Amino acid sequence: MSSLLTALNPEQLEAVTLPHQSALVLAGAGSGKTKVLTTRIAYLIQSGEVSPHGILAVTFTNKAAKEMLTRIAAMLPINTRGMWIGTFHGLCNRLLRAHHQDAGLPQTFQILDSADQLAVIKRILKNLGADDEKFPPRQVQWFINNAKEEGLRASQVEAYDDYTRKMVEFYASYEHQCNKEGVVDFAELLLRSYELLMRNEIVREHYRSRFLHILVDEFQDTSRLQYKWLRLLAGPKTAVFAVGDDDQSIYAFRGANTGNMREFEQDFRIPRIIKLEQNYRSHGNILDAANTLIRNNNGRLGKNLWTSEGRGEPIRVYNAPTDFDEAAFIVDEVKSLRAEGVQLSQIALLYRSNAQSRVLEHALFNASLPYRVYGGMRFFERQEIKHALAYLRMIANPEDDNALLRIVNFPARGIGLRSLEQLQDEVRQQGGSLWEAMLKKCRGREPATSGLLNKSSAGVGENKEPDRPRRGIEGFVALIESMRQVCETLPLPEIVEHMLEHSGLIRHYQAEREGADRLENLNELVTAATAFVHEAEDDGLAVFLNHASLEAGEHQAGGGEDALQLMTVHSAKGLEFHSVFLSGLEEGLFPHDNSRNEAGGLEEERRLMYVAVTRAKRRLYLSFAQSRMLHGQTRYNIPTRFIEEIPQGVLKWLQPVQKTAPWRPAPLSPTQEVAQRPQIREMGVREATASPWRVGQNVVHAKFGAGVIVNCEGRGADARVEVKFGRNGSKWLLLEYAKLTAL
DNA sequence: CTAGCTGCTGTTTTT
DNA sequence: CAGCAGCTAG
Repeated sequence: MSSLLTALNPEQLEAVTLPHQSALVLAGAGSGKTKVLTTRIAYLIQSGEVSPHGILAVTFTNKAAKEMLTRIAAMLPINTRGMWIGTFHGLCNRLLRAHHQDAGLPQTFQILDSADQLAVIKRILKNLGADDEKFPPRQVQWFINNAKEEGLRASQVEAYDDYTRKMVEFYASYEHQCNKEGVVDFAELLLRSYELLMRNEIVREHYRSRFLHILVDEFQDTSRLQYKWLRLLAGPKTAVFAVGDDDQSIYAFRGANTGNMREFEQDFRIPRIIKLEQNYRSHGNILDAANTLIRNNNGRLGKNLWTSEGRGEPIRVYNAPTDFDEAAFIVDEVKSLRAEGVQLSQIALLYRSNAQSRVLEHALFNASLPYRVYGGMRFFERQEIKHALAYLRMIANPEDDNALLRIVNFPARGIGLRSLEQLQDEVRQQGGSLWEAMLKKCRGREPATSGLLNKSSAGVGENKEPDRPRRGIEGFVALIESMRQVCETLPLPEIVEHMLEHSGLIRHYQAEREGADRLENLNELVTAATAFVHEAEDDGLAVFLNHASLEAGEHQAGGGEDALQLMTVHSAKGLEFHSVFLSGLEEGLFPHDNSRNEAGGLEEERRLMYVAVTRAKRRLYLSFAQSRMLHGQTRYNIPTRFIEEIPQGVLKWLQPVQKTAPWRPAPLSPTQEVAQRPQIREMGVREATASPWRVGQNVVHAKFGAGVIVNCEGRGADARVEVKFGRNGSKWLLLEYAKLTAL
């Protein structure tokens, strides 16, 4: 027992050994938060306070859940399977699956990821003949998810205007469609299980008396609905142990509500917040930067990280002319770090948005540096995998219209829009699923078909000639029916193999020029299925499909090699690295332009920056580029304000700002310039080539601060430039009066 | 019905 | 610079 506790500092020890009561732990970055959580669980079990059965722990990512399980397993010789440890979504899934009848769901209900959800919505909008100018599918999706997050069903949303009424109509229709198909989206997982607990006293009391301890990781990221879910699940005898850090709340955009921490304090009568402020991760300079930066935010619970380590190295700042140069710089530095003996896997390249990884990847590839990109297009989100999963879904449940539509004509088998519209009309009039309509059609018109199909499906096991793909609706129906029949008795990996072979997916991608990667991914799917069978307790097809929706990002090929880690700042949360490169630190990118309009947007961006900075243990690089290719055109940006918010004493500018910068040729060609601002024509451009005031030039204005020239016009006394300032937007300035300084 | 083209648009972060 | 919707020629 004591061995568990020896390595803890006084605050950690207090948190871990707290008696049976609810508690709120404010745990700064790198303060041993996961250690406290896992040690607490181990301590509770080892002291006999509770059995593994009585513990529920909830995290935000699958990665974190896995990490927690691994650490607990290392501390205690127990079977972790009985413990409920997972993400909110994962646990809700588990709950709904166990009580699917009470929740009004089919046993094999499937989960829609956001792309699937969008597809369903698009379909519905089309069906209802909605004006997609006025009602973009994405907005409808947003509306629905928001309503669910508020705990509202379509019938409960109050609509006082036509627009909202229309939205509610779509929502109702969407609800209906999902129920019919037996599918649930992410928000539905939460809402459904919330409603289940709310309405079903027996279920609720069962879990309330079962879970004596509920532990919540990243509590600052819980949404309103998640919090209500927790409050419902916690019985009078349940101790809720919440660990969070308001400064690391970076998911407000999807409903996270820091206010939950305050509310929790009151609802659960927390006498005193335990603060963990000693940081075991980073050196002093890095912590200084983080502390000073985050002090610019208001309404914090308040916390200051400190370390017993020294100041360490300064934070390196690099000012690159272009994104391309920035990437080259990073590659050089990575190489010398490697030469110093730093493992590549201990180096992270972080960026604000996924699109930024391209330049970096390009440079790394050319330098033959192995790297691994997290996030972005995930394995289970790739189109070939989605196609394959759709076939599997049809095998599990052919009523799944969404899956059917995805693959009914992929690979192409001669089922066009016309026949599909016919079917959909039929469904609209007579109800039922597309699949049923198809069956009716085949059976009704050509009773002979089903006889034929039975014969051919009997021969499937023989693997004769790789059967020629049958075309038309009959062919499709025969294919799915034969797959369903054959797969009834097969183990999961063989189901996948059989499906890949007979669906024609393999054949299709073999014929495609760029299909090699896709084939490899499809093979990888078989591997994933095999791995799943070994790990999961229930290895049925339906459960595997759920796993695929919920853990879209977990499965990444090529994990073993020592490689650089590329990811967004969001996905870096909770991780740490010897060295961190933070690139693209430009106004507009980080803080992102879109956060300007949102309430609290800037503060969330700052917290994001805080998270990024605190990932570094020893060395931190901050870099920005004066010009960057984005969405197909060159953009000019000034450095992020966040760099100014860091004490300059801890920074070391690697390429000091040059007063006499060597002039680069203006990246905009005259034709582009004309296309953008036809009224100024050659004039501005010619002028620009002759004077130091040219597009892309960084300048400082006495009143408006730092900016960058984005346009030139006129000459002599009339010469004007358009300057984009970070905080004050863009302004046209007369060069004669505006005292600009070139940087 | 299919494939291939054009032209348009939308762009943050994720379970 | 995507990815996608819509159109057109086979």
